[in-house]
Amino acid sequence: MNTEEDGIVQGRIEKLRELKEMNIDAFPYRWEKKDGVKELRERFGHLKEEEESGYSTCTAGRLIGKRRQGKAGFGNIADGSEKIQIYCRQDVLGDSYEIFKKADIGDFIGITGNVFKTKTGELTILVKGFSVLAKSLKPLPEKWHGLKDIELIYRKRYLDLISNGDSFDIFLKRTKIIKSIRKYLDSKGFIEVETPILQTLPGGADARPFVTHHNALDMELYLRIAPELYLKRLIIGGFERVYELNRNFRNEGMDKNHNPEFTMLETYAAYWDYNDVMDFTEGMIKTVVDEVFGGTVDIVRDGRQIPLSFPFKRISMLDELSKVSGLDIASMNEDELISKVKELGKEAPRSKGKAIEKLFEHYVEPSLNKPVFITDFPIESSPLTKKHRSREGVVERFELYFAGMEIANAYSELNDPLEQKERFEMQEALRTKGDDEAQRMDEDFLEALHYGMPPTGGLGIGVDRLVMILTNAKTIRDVILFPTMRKEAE
RNA sequence: GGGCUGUUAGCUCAAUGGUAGAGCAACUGACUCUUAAUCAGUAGGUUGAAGGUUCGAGCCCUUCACAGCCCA
Repeated sequence: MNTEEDGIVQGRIEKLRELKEMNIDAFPYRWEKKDGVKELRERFGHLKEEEESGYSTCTAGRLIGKRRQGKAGFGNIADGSEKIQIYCRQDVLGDSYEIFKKADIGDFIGITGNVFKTKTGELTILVKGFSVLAKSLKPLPEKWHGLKDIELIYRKRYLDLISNGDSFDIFLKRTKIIKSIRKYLDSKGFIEVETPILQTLPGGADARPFVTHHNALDMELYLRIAPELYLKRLIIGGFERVYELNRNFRNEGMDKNHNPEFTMLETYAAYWDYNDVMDFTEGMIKTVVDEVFGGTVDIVRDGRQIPLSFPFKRISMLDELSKVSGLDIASMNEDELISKVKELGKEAPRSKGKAIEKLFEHYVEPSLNKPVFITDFPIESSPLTKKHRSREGVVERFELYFAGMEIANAYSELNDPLEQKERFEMQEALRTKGDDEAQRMDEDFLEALHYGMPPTGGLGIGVDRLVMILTNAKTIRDVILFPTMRKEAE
């Protein structure tokens, strides 16, 4: 649509001209906003009907409703997800009443006036001064139904935030969750670091990377799929506890749980093993629930209530898979496991480890309701993880599941350089067999390991997914402000 | 990648193959405690795009674009 040809836009441009004739700047430079609407509500919510506070406020917000009645009128202004009523009277405002009459829904306005309650008990500001702070030229989405068009919600998030309070609150919660996580990490002595997003060799996860090109150096660079190998270099360098709240990029499919760019928290602590990391992860989530949600949060997934009780259950992947499927997984060889997956009508996995994970996804994941730590993954699909101290064929790794969704992934980090070399070689072999998600030999990281890395517990948490769980969002797009979209048609 | 569904006014939605409508928003007027204000009136459309079938297409067919859901 051509903005300039729209009738409503033309009408509002005409109003701009009229304001200019009245010597009014519809786009002034600043406004001294004394009170927020939230504070006004907290402070004067207790007033009785028709009671006046005697308090003179100065506030601002977007005009979202207007009900004129001749020589007086009501309106509502929105300040974040809070709103408050304003009452404008010609006998109070005098000439400024004309400005109120010309105001459109969507305009930013600044007002001064006295706080009181109407006879129907609505907290209201009797307006003494009315100023336009920014004229809105396009009409907002419909006031009652809000913005429903899912495509518009994602493409024009600002309209979603203006008209859908629930959405606004989810993103507010998201920042509070992240703030609470940082506070917890600080309290445990972690320091926040930044490592390269542009990497010469993508590592630390099984995923296809985005490839880009550096002109001056004339070389390929990859957007990171994980910061893991750099954070471990910092543990080698002597930082004992580090974390990075990082944006990762994976060139893969998109669905309810996947966006090509997503936010991950990775933490590494020297001298810890994965048992320590489980305690630490529980502590983090408990802190977030306490600080952001007042200690309890109702989690509902697919219509089911998910109880949140600490500590979380810890179950072994192979034990649980054998139990639920009735198969004796430990005694099955690679071919048997792979053909079992094929029997289920799924694509043939490329390794024993992947086969076990597929079977786990099929048999166990749907029944995982409560938060649970799944421990001890197959060695083939965990090349950066220490072998289990007492069990054959598995590594010291866990994933945290909420309602069947993977939230976190953590290891006792492999720190034996010679074994790490062998594991990379195993991955290279898988890559040669056509697994383009297999990890790559990283000689520079191997060299770093040769200098010695202390025993280390590492953790990755999918921040978007954690926010989804805690806010009952149905798709990852509801917790990412600007999710990846195909380019709009001309 | 496959299947299904959707795309109509700024927004939310209607419309047996037969003159594209409503509510909100907008515009004009009335109204000094309204709150989805009310009342009277006005205006607003290349029905996602391009073809096709038909006397006649928002509706049927084909292709394309974008989106959603399910499956892989």
